[in-house]
Amino acid sequence: MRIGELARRTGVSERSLRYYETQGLLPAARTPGGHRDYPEAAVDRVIRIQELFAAGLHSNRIAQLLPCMRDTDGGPSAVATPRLVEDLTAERDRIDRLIADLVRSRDTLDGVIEAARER
Amino acid sequence: MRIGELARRTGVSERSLRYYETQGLLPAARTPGGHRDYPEAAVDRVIRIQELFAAGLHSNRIAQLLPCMRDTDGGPSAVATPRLVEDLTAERDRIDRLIADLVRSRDTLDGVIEAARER
DNA sequence: CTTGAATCTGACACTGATGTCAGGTTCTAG
DNA sequence: CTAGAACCTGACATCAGTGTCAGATTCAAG
Repeated sequence: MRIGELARRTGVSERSLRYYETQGLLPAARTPGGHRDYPEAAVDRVIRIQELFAAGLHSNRIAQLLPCMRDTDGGPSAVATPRLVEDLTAERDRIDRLIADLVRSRDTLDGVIEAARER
Repeated sequence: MRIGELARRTGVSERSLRYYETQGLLPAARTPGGHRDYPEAAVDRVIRIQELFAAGLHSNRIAQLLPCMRDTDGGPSAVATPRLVEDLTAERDRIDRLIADLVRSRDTLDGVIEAARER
């Protein structure tokens, strides 16, 4: 599929999809004329990438991580090096702390919303 | 207490504390010479502010929210306007979705880490 | 009083994903 | 063949919190 359709189906802008390619996150075949041509699996991959961005990972980290993930199409997945495992564990712990923060903030908001509703 | 101590006790840089003041998040009394003088409750407040920043709220939103929060010192808390409640509810829902994303990303990382550990 | 640590203001830089625009090329339906 | 939609590259802008530096002032201990 082409970039417009991929953008529509994922809700990610064409600009971002091109950026992902420059960062090595989303390789794209090319038509003879130079237009990007994505496989069906790109939809899932873009959604994964977006999730990881939302989790605060940077593109270079995602680029290291993606080859180690089992794709839905069941491609061969690499194994993380010890160094990468160490980094990913740190990310994991950071995300854990972030989730805890978010839950506290959500509770804070709920408290204020509820207090206003009771009036 | 002064800014250096507050920074040390909260882990937030002096630069950020001054920024919070300009944004109306953290009022500070002044010594005769112009140095900031914070009350003890500032420690908790800074931590709250950091949590809210981590949750993706912007400083203007936090500025609206803070007066409506019950402080630990039990000061009088304002009540959110309907417009603000609407905005905060949107923030709350966004945070909910973000938490779901984070959990998925954490699971992804755990999968890769575990796969490497099994080798 | 002196001295060194702490603080002040103001300004500029940075980050990194994304928005946007310009000017040109490719694709596809009629 | 042709018109219009879709796509290409490259460049510059944005956001908002934070880092950092310079030069001046204040504070506190000897």
